[in-house]
Amino acid sequence: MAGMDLDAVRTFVTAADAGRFQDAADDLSITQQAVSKRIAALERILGVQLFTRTARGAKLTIDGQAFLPHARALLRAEERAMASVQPGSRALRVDVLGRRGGPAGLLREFHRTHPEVELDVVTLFDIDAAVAAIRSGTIDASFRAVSMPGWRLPEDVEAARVFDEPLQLLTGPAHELAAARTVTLAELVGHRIWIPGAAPGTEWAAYYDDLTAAFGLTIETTGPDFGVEPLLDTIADSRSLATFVSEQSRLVWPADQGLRRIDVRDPTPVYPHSLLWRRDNLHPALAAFRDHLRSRQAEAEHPTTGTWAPAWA
Amino acid sequence: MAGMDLDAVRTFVTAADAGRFQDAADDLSITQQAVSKRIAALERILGVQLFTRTARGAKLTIDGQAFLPHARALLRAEERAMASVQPGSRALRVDVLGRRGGPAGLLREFHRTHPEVELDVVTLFDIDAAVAAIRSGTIDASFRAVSMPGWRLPEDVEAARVFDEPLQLLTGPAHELAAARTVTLAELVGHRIWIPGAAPGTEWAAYYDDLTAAFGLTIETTGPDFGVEPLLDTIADSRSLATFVSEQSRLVWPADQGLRRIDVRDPTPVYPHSLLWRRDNLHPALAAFRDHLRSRQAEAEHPTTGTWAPAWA
DNA sequence: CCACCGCACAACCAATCGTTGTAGTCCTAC
DNA sequence: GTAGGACTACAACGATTGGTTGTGCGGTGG
Repeated sequence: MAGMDLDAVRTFVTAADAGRFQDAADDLSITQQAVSKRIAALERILGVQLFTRTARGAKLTIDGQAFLPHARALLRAEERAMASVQPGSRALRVDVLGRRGGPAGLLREFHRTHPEVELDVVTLFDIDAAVAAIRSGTIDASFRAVSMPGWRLPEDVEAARVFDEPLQLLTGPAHELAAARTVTLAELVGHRIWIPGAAPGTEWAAYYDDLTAAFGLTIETTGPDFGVEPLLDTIADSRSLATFVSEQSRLVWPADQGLRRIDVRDPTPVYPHSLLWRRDNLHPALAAFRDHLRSRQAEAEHPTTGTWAPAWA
Repeated sequence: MAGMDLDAVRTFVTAADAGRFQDAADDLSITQQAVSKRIAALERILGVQLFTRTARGAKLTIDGQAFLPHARALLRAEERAMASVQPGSRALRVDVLGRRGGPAGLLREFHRTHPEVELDVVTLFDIDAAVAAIRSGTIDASFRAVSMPGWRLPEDVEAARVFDEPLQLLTGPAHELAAARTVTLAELVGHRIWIPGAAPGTEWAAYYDDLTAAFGLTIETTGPDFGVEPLLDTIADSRSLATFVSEQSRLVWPADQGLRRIDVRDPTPVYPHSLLWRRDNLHPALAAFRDHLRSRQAEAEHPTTGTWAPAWA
């Protein structure tokens, strides 16, 4: 429908720089006639004239001048897109679980303080997929809870605990605990807590299994994961169902749902995020990222008393 | 050479969102086989696999996840490029003389304080071309010195003096005046001042003609305009040749040329920039831009004593 | 185990793209 | 004024691309 041809855009930029179709044709190793055709096609698509053809070459029209920087931006975007999948000299590729949790916030923070570092964010299924991708070099780092009981990290992969993320309870307005400012884990015994999307076998599910066992909670991890919206809808309407969300998660929900975040105490369950990377990964941005995480951790000494994390963490 | 196809990129994004090639094909009104072909071609060009094909649809690979935001950025860039030449709902299009002078600085400043306003910057030949473009609606506003002697603005075009830009003298290290902190216009009598690029008939040339006549200077406007670099080279090597540059111009030159900027006094010649626009232009950004210029002018009361501008300004 | 669902491959056809050859236009020099 | 040079547009042809229909293959679920 739109169908702008990037080769035509490239030809346009080259011709604008050269000032003559023939020179642009030489640059691109095609004939002058092909340049003429490409630019004519681009003009037809855009519906405006880009060049005024004179006997001494081709000069940009006003529309051509206005289009030129956008054309350059388009080609730069193409460059970046190509580079994003080229092995070597590509952006730092980090695996995080979702875009709303604490680790994603750390990534955003790193991006703010180091805007020159190109970042690509991906999400893998579980820690096994993440470790495999790290070992193969497909990704450079991963935020994961490491590890499950009886799980061992391979020799060539290193891990550092970087962030303990407190969990809060999320309830609807009609829930028994909706009015509470804080609740204790003991008070949650017998309540139904729903964690969809924690597929069995993942480290995420292992975390909740451990939490369940340690405090006798009733956590339901069954049911297909239809995304976050239906989950919130269900929570909002339920008197008995609640869910855990991380303190830093930036969920957005309609104001009229009346959802409540409630702090959990004695202890506060925290999710133990570690950064995983391959020992011999020499990506320069990886070192900078680890430095950033270290310094951030040093300045924000979280209290570890009164919190709970799995024994295997 | 590179040759990424935007239709293929669009198909990739659609398929990634849909999760199934068939659904993407329906969205794009092509067949599933065409989607398969386009994505296979894109994967061949990029050299990586973007989807894992399963019996329940197509899921993004890690590379596909990394590529996806870049693909979206590419399509957005295409949108903006298309919009930049579409009449109606397009960016505010302003004509300024070059990217380094004071008016260009005003535009940058406006862009900083109003980042939501899309701006396109073009450069027209002279004030006649600018007025014609303003009347036809091809551009929305123009920074020009208005007007030359005996020149009258059309009824439907309005102008407001927005910025008087002081000129400085630029000399090489070997020039007689190189050591001076300031010079008077009277001291410049007899010196050769070179202003290439001020083509006869332009308001720029008229300004220098007036300056010449008023103070008996020897200004050379002859010679072809080879751009700014050869000019600077010539100035740097000359004992007798100098040129005028605007105070705010952001010329960059090699440090080893040793060029000097020297203030001019008694009086300081200023170039009288006006903003021109069509009275019935309703572009919302135009009003915002004029407001910005007005407020900026109010807060930065430049002294008008001791300066010189042409009588017709 | 079988039926179904979803993607890939093959063959065919149409449209596009790049090439060569040529015509038209503007500028300049004699 | 006219001839020549420089530059782009148009025409015709061949090669390549891209879309369609028809079919095959593999994983999934009952």
